[in-house]
Amino acid sequence: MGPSITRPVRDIERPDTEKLMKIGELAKTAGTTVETVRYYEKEGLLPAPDRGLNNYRSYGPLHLERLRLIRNCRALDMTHEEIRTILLLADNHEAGCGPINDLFDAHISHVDARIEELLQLKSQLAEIRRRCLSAHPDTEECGILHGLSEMQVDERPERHTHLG
Amino acid sequence: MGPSITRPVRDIERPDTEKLMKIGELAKTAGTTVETVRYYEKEGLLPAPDRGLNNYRSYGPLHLERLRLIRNCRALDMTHEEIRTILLLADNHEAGCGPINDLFDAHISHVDARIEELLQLKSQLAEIRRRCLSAHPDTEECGILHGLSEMQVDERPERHTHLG
DNA sequence: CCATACCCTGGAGTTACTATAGGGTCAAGC
DNA sequence: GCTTGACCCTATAGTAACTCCAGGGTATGG
Repeated sequence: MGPSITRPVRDIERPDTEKLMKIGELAKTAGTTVETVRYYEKEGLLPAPDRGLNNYRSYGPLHLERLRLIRNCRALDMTHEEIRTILLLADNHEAGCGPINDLFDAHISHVDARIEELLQLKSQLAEIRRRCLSAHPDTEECGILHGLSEMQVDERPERHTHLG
Repeated sequence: MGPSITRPVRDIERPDTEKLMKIGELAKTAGTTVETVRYYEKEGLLPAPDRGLNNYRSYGPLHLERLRLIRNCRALDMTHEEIRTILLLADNHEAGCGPINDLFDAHISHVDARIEELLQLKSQLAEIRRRCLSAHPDTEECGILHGLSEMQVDERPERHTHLG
């Protein structure tokens, strides 16, 4: 890639008004760390920026915008794979919002499924916990330990979500 | 009166002493896989059993009970670290149920915290999703993309839970 | 000239497994 | 006796999304 000799349709860089920054400032502005930024570059989520003479990365506002988008998607617990898809759809938006909406809906249902799982988990935990309200010194009578050994856990159901 | 005085009781089940099994049967009985069992041994969660002449692992009922306990804790989304603690407290139960109760309560509050996070997440997702109800072809007007870039994410401070 | 605060690359560590590769053992069937 | 298949063994690498070094280079203020 790199700049073309013929004039590009839309300018990517306008040095007069550009605010260029090094990786530390970029990271801080986007509320993340230097390591994470470099990691996103290695992962291909954030395009590799130009380098200065000292080999330092030099970022412009477009990088910042994209990094913010990535971080926000991560804050919404999307995977890198989902984010990659969103970025692709965003760069190539002729398809309209349909695909992005679909991805969003799928992700929302992941979140829903995980909430369901955790609620079920919580009620199991609460039930086992209730068994050990009274003080007693003997292992044999410990309701929690008993519960944990005896509990019939229906086989770990398959994940409907990538959320932990 | 019977055919023999020294009855070979051992042909029938004697749960206290010897129901020995190889790793495959143990894993299947506990509802997990051979690889996972070996992994738990390497992690020190499940004690290394005796080996037969063929170097096969040979498990007894106590191993099964402990493996079930481990799997049940995992089904409750406890970490290996938490499980290690529970096993220690179970083996050394003079301390009574207090510490186990504490661990349980802590874990329940992890689950609670994660549920809270996910509910918040869901409402954020729903709000962004609402921005793209109408069909429009232009990236500039795409509310989702706009939202994802502009959103001020104050979340992502520290984890209150080990749950993903 | 020196301290310090940045920047660089490359690689290892994290969690709880899962999935190979490359071999050994055992019982049944031909 | 030989083969097939189902088991078993070890050891290593891969997963997700970072995080944290080690071991260097560079920029700046006193």
